[in-house]
Amino acid sequence: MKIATWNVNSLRVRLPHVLQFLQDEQCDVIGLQETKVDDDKFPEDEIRKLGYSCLFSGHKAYNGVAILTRDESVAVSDASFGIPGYPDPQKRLAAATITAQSGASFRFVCGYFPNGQAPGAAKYLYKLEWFCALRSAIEARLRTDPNLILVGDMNVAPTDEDIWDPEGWKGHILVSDAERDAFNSLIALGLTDAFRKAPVTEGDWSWWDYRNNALLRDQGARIDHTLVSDPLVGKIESVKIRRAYRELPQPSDHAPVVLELSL
DNA sequence: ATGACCGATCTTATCGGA
Repeated sequence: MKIATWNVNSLRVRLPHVLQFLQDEQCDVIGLQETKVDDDKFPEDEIRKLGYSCLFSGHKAYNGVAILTRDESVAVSDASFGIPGYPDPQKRLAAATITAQSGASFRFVCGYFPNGQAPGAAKYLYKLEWFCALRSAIEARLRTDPNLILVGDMNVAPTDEDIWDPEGWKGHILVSDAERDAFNSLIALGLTDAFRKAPVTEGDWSWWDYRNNALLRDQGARIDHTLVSDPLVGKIESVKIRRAYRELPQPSDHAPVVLELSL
């Protein structure tokens, strides 16, 4: 089972890259973030032609998430959007139950976590509140779906190992104590950062700023994550950050992250 | 650094991103 997460920063602009990714990687399930497209303009036809079904929840300009599933390898049921019990006009969460041909199934949750702007800002408080609401929802879901995979652009570099200049970034968004505490409160539900447990990994950072030649200087952060619940930890085979997609012309500022599980 | 780069819009300026 191959699962990917990718903040595409506008699906319409990045569609050629996404189609290339679908053909080259043959993932079974892909979570996309920052689609920035209204549902009635979602480029479903192009994606369907490659054998993928689409679930999406978006609006123009900001946010937006989608789940693409490979028709010949997985079945999809019980799709839902948004955090249960947390009304939010921003489209940041999509989920579905995925069943493999083997019969194995898991709840797949794709999130575009708030950026937060700066510690103390209103958007930062929203980020922490959003984390808290998500934690409650995941906690409840794990009771009925012990097999759960949460992926997405979480906008947190969990440790100093996950940012190119931890000293320079100290106190900044992505690395502040409150954000890391919020991330760890999710982990404490019984989730594991697959990148840190995988026997095989590729890459270090999943995001490089467009500015300042950050990619060339390899000034990045690992903020796009694949978290798996306890029963799935032993099935992690690899987590690979596909930097090559960040190196294409007119790229997203994020690279796709691919998790392989023996499912 | 009131900076950079990129995408989107109520587009030729501004906002949000991270």
